[in-house]
Amino acid sequence: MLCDMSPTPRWLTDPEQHAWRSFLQVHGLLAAKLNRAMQSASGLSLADFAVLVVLSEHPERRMRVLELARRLGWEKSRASHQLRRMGERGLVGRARCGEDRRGSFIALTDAGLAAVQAAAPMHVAEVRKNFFDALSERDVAHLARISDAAIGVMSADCPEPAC
Amino acid sequence: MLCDMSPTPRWLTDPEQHAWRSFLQVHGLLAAKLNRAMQSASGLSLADFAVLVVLSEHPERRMRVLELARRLGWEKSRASHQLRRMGERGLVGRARCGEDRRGSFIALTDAGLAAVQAAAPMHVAEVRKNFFDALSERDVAHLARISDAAIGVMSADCPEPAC
DNA sequence: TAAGATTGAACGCTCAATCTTG
DNA sequence: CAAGATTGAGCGTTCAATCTTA
Repeated sequence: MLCDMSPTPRWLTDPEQHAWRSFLQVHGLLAAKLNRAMQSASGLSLADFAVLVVLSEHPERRMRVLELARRLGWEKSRASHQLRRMGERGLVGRARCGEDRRGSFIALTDAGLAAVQAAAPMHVAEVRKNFFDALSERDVAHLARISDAAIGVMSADCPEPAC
Repeated sequence: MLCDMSPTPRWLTDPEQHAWRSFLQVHGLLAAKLNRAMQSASGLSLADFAVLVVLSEHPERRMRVLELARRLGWEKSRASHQLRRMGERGLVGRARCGEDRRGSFIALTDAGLAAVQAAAPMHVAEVRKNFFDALSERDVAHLARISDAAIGVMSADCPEPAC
């Protein structure tokens, strides 16, 4: 069945509504707290931080734009805008790609590495304080299972990465 | 203890990292899917829809700006910008508040009511398809418990609503 | 002065169009 | 034409400043 044509689909049950609204609220509160903390302590946005983390975890500390976008689940234009802004602040640099001249490499600069290293401990502490401190080990396992199940149906729905 | 001054806080364990990254990815994928579906099927953003739902659930279908912002967990300036844009499209209207002339009421228009009623079934169907269809009843209960626990620590941290 | 609300600037994200190379 | 990447317009969000009334 490709498409459910029923005019009035089942509404959410009360437990489902509760779970749904709380899930959205948790993400909203967390994102606001983490963004504020990151911005005021390090002058980085969460998007800046995410890019720096991915680059710093790469063995050569440099990647193609599209690979970076895939890892972050971003659209390529979002990545491009983000990287331009970060380039203007000296957090990343660029290099032509020898093999394929359509693309370019994004490289972590010394300033970018310093920024992510300075920001990481505070970020982890905030994630702990605002999230994991409230959760038991079993909660963490449940959350991972639930999240992976949802990612599973969404990815099955459309086979593109980051669709 | 007001503040942890330890220079190197505990990093996340592997299960915690997994749960954290999956949690962020689920929200990102869901938000992207739901936003696209809402936009293309109804011409509404998720923010438009959220406002319309809250207004349509109110007995008089009108509220003060600040009450609306509190319910959505939004800053008042965000609400103000959002409501101006929605007003320009005829989805909401305004009325002076008799008792307190500093504020104004936001009222759902007939067009706004029609829009939210048209959009709701598709939205619910998308939420089911991309999220609840992957979850068991116990998953839903776990998710609610986990989310509420996190909301609890974040709200305890700062007593303001939508801090 | 404080509370309710609006405004403008600056930044972030999405979409569609574009440019360059394969 | 397809793939890698950039650009510009338009909308969404935040922050700080402002305006009006209590």
